[in-house]
Amino acid sequence: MATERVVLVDGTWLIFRAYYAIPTNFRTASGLPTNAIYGFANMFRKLMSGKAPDYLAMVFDAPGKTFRDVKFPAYKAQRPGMDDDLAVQLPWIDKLVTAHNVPIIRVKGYEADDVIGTLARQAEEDGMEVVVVTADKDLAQLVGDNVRMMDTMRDVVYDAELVRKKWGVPPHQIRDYLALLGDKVDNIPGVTGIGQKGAAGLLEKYGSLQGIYDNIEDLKGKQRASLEDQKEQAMLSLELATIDRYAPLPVAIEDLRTRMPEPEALNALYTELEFYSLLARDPREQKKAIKAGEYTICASVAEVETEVAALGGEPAAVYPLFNYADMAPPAGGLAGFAVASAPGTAFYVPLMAPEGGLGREALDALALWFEDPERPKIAHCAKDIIRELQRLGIAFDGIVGDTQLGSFLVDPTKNIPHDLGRVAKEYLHRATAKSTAVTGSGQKLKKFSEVEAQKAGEYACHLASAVVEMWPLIHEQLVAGEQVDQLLEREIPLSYEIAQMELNGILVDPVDLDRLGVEFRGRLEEYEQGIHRLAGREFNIASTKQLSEVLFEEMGLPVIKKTKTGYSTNAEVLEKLSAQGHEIADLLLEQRKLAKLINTYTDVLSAAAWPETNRVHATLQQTTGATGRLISTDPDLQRTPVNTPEGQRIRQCFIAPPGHKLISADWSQIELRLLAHVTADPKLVEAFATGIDVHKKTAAEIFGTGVDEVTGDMRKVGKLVNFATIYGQGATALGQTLGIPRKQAKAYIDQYFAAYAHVRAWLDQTIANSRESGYTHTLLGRRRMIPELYSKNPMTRGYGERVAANTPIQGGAADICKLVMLEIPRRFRERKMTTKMCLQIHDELVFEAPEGEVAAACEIIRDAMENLVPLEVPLVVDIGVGNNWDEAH
DNA sequence: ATCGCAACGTAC
DNA sequence: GACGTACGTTGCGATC
Repeated sequence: MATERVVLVDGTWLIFRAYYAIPTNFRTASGLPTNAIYGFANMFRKLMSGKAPDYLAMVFDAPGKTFRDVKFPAYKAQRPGMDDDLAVQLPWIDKLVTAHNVPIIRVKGYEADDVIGTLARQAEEDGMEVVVVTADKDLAQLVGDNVRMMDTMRDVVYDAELVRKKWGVPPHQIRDYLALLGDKVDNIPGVTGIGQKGAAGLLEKYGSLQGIYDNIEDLKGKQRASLEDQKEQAMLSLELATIDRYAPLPVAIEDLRTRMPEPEALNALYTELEFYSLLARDPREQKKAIKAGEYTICASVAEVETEVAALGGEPAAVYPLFNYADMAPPAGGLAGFAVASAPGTAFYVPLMAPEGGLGREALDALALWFEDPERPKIAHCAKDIIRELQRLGIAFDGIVGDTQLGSFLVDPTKNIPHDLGRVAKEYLHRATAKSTAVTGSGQKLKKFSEVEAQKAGEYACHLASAVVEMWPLIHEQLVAGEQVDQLLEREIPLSYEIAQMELNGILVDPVDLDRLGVEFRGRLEEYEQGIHRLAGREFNIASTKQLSEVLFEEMGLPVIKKTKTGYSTNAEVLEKLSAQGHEIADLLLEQRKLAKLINTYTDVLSAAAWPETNRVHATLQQTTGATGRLISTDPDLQRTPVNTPEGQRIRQCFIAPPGHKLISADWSQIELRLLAHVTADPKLVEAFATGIDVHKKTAAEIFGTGVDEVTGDMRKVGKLVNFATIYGQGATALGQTLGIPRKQAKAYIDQYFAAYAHVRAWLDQTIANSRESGYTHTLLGRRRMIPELYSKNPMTRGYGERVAANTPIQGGAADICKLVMLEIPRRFRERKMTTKMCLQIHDELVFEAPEGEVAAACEIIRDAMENLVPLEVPLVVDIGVGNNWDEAH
């Protein structure tokens, strides 16, 4: 039989360690600090993650005097009173330990150390292995062959060797060490004049405190004097530091045998304390959660009609089950809908199910409700529902709430990715069912339409129920932050426009894409052969590991830069190698470029285009960009290349259908104009008001010349310095991008702020305000919380400050663009035009217009973009029209 | 087989 | 180390 294991937890140590190691802003929504409790919960998790201990005890100091206090009244007298934030957590810790079915031991007159020491001795004598959960150096004296010490806060396990490494003396000398050194926290006096090094040195030579005094004649000077003068104190200290391994105990080891925790009590506690990550670990809990509530799985269209008719005037939540892999119209993508009118009350309409769904007829019954603007609805990402219903010719109207948008607006960088699971944990303090519990995963993954209606329906109802339950909670937060009128009431209508853009997609020319792919591939192969030839062997060029072996080990090229794991081979490094005349670097740069274009663009776009229509339908994420920007994924069309000739060739593959044109409209320097607007800097405002080139203007200010004397190179500097301001870039980084010394870059930055004094003032003020309020905000009131501003780490804090300053600018531009995206299609509809909005690339909008509408569309687009949101400086838009995106841009 | 991370590169 | 916001691809080691 394997050796039995005893775990003895120094509860008193853990209380303080957890409390001081985890910040006190670790709290429940209601404000109860839970950092110390969490330390305990986490410790249990760690203890149980491997093989569970055979015996387990939680040991605390007992209240009242101990034998040490009697001997030395000053002992521990210095300890300050316990913080209220900690005291309030103690009863919870007791509850948590009890729920784990772990005995709590307190022995009157003894400290936890003595109890642990005694239990450890007994266990060792019984031939068991002992683990003491602590990192208290007092207890390190217990460590030996069968006793180890475990710091669960730092994941360190101390054996004798590690104790010696950490404190400089082996375990059996710890008490002598403490006697010499003293302990400020416990008010053990020690011997003044003897430090860590001295104590360790003396003990190494003489073995123990007694040994030192036996050989005191050997010692000289101050050290000897201190020791002689304070002998009595040293001996007392030794006594105080010595753990009593024969304390009278009310329990024996056998009483500590581990028992199963109480799952219900534990889950109730985790829920109450909002330790969701711990809660989610229990699969039994998840199963139960799906079943909870009274859910109706409709079996007939008549039943759907009855349920729909019963929906009252209160907002009801819709939760759709999509077959994401199969979204082709007419009804391929929708397995069914759940509708929850109240928490726990929901019905499910199976449109497609293995036993036969209710199909279009049921959908039409639901549509009566979907399309009624007077009957309020809530969803989690209404945009997806709008889009999928729109495919089937059904409107989704009367949306009054969206829990995903709400969560995003409350705090865009919390609960990422704002999926239902995360948001429900935040607001309902519980885990929700995972889709994989219903659909399976991996090879056995089923579509929702392949899952029995009962099972799929319970799952969908469970989630619809969560949505209807948490909307009031989220709404409350939005009201408190004054974000309802300004933001929610714009984001929801925007969901309609985005859904439409996703449906619109953009036409690509697959033949041209393929042609381009073949051309790029041909060139790629040439480069690859050249690279292999110069390397002297074949290898995987795409593997940076293999590549760096070839370049820096086999070929012996100079290492320019290192990465976390090896040698860097990035473009910057290759450029330098190329400048030194290494031909392989040139080939690699070209090879990289072509591989990137093929893998990320030509091939991907070909694959993304729908058959039949040749249109690419990207998703525009509304709750991803922390500043409020929209984000394109699947594919990411916002990163379509533009600068190189190859990039232009790719953009030429985005085309207008016959009889149509693409219109591309982009704002000229919208972020810098916004900077001028918010800072009201006279020079910056004037530059934009008079229409002079702002990069030239900045260059002129930096170099102290007239605007007319600015050369092309100088303008480049001005441009980069302008961007540096927006991003909060420092001198080092600017120097690097400009390829100039740090010092000179710093001079540019100083000169910039000297010229544009209001910009500096605004940055400082914005950061100060954010520190005050905890968040930064844009001109529409979009908020972003910045906890980093309070970090002790200067780097983290610096990041927070840059975020505080950058978000109003980047997010403000996003706000403006969103307003415009609401307005332009509205005007098109007003005039019964059919021009489609297809893409948004942050400061650029791309439209597809019938040739007859191009002039009118351009007029509308320009007017909305330039005039809808008036600023202190004019907004200027460049518009282009063409048969493809490259031509239009 | 699947996941997560590192490195890299692209856009605004 | 020192530049804000992002996504996607490949390779690779860890994990199931």
